[in-house]
Amino acid sequence: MEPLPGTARIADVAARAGVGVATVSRVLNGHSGVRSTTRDRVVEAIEALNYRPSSLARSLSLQRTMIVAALLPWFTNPSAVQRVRGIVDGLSSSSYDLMVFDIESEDRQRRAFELFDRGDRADGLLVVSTLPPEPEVQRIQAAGIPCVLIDAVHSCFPSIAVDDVAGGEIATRHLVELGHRRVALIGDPPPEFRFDWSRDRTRGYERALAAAGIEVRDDYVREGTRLPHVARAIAAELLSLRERPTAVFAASDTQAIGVLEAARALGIEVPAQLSVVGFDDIEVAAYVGLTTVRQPLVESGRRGAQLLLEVLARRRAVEPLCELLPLELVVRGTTGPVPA
Amino acid sequence: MEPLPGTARIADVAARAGVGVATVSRVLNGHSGVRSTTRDRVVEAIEALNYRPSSLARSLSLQRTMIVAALLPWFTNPSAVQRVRGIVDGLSSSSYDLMVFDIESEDRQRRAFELFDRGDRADGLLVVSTLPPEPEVQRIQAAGIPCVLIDAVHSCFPSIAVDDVAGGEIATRHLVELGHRRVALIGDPPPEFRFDWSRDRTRGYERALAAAGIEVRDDYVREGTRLPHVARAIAAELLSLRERPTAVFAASDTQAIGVLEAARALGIEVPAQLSVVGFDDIEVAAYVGLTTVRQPLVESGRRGAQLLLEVLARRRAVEPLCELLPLELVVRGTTGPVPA
DNA sequence: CTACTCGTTGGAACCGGTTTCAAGACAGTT
DNA sequence: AACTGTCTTGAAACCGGTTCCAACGAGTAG
Repeated sequence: MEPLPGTARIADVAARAGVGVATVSRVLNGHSGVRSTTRDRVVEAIEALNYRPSSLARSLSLQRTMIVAALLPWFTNPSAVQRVRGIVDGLSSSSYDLMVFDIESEDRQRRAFELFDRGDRADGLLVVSTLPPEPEVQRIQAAGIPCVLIDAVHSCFPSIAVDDVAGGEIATRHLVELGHRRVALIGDPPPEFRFDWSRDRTRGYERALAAAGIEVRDDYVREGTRLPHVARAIAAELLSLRERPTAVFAASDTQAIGVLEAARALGIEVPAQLSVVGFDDIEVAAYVGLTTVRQPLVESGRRGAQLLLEVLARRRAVEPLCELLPLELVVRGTTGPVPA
Repeated sequence: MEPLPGTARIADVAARAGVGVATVSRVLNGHSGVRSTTRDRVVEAIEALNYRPSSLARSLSLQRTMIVAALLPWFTNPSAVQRVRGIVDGLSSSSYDLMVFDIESEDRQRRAFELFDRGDRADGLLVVSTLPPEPEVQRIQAAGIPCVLIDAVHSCFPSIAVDDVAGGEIATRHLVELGHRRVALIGDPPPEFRFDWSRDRTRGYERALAAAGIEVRDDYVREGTRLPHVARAIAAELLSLRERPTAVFAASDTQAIGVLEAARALGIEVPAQLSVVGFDDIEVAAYVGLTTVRQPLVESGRRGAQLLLEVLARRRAVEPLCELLPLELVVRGTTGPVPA
């Protein structure tokens, strides 16, 4: 009995064409050494059955998927989206397809590595803004899966990153040079499983203040997630202090925008009464005129993808280098001289 | 000889534990009916070898992946990102994982369906802002893969969409009611393979003009892709016409923003000299104060995901219904009365 | 006429899991 | 001691492809 169209297996095609499965496979993959009359019979059978090989079975047999997986926490974040855009661009000239996997929770992170750490669902891994748990690192290396880190650094893998300490310093120094001495900071909470760039930016902040002879005040250093309303609430607290800061360095643009919103709600004028610096230079930053430290988000994705393709091409492992991308202060309208 | 850690197969575990592969499989999947001393030996072997089952082989055997695939053209577009956000949210309570696949080119679209139309790489499909080619529709149905369309309508699948004709009408009527009679439109070019919502919004535009007794002028109706610079160039042309339009309806917010940029470059004041209405209400729209027709982007993703989960749960196919989400005019600062 | 080569071809092993099914071990009954 | 039922267990079939290798037929050289 013939199978339903669209459900045929290679054996069905072989049966209908009166040949063996090996021959069908040869035709499918364009191997030479098939008599043209035989090939025609096979092609006819394939079309009659509306047959398409199972890519899953094919991958299992070939031990190859022609897929690259990108693992990101909260991949709908503006900065993550930019990175993905770069990855898409970096892979576009290759014959690899990209599959994007969100790992917003610890549970999903576990699942993600369950799917990918054996290398059977993807030939290469791009891990963005996260560090793989140590057991996974070992498994990935044992299985020999090419893996590149973006916006995270690990001694076992090639990484694309920025110098977060320097970034925090650039932002803070800008404020100090404008005359600010009451400079607050809003950072991310210590991450459960993510790469701790926030700590480094905080260190840069501290270093810049130290260089200017300004003491770090505990009540000026706050932490909160990137969720808009959280950042807004924290900023509101900060701006309600008796001795209100005259400037805020937010460790990400999304948080900086929360600060701007809080300021507007409190009737505090920016930049006349309050200066705000962000980090990342996401698209919205230009629209709201946010002064920020630009990191090349798109470029980081593109470069990571390129690096991965190189590792995939020559099968020898590229040594675990760490490529730092340049940072740049972009001065827009949210920073100004300290109020008199 | 023992395999490298992280490369072990189930047979290796079985051999080390001195049991059969069936027993290892039972332990892995938590089946009852394994003597606890045996189970312990198996667990010990699994840990010693740092074993993890191949999810690919598992899927092949089980004919099930616990993965939902979302296929989107240009998934880094702001509106697409919002939809993905909704999808993530809609799936978060389930045990399905999401894999996102970009299909920006016709080639990638073909690849995408090659991977997914047999249902072996994913248990369910969310096709966003695209129509599957007709042969794929047949294959998907033959293979019985649950599939839900978002922002596209097809008689064979459940769909989540908006009434684009009504949307175009709402936007245009708003302009007409402000007194505008020279109303231009910037739409998308007829899509190669995408869902043609732009045509419907244009139809709504025409209908609203007709209702007001205004004739449609060919030179006021333009087409261009969503790329920022393309929209800007088209807008610049439009705003340089001898008889310049006093209002522009852009069929998407990204294009509307291009219009705003062109106007600023030409020194045309918005809304004093030019009114602009967009469509979608992406996040940036609020920041630039764009008047627009809001469609529930996040909600469309969430609802699509929910629908798909229902189809996946009770295996009977849900009838191909079309669920329309509500549209809403959001008046901000880019529209005003016609200049005297 | 035999032997050897070359071009085609299909059977079977393999990729790495799950599951059926029959059989072995063991305790409880009669 | 023989019989029955329950609990464990592993060999083998299966998921759907790819590919090694042996075999087969035709053509040609010796």
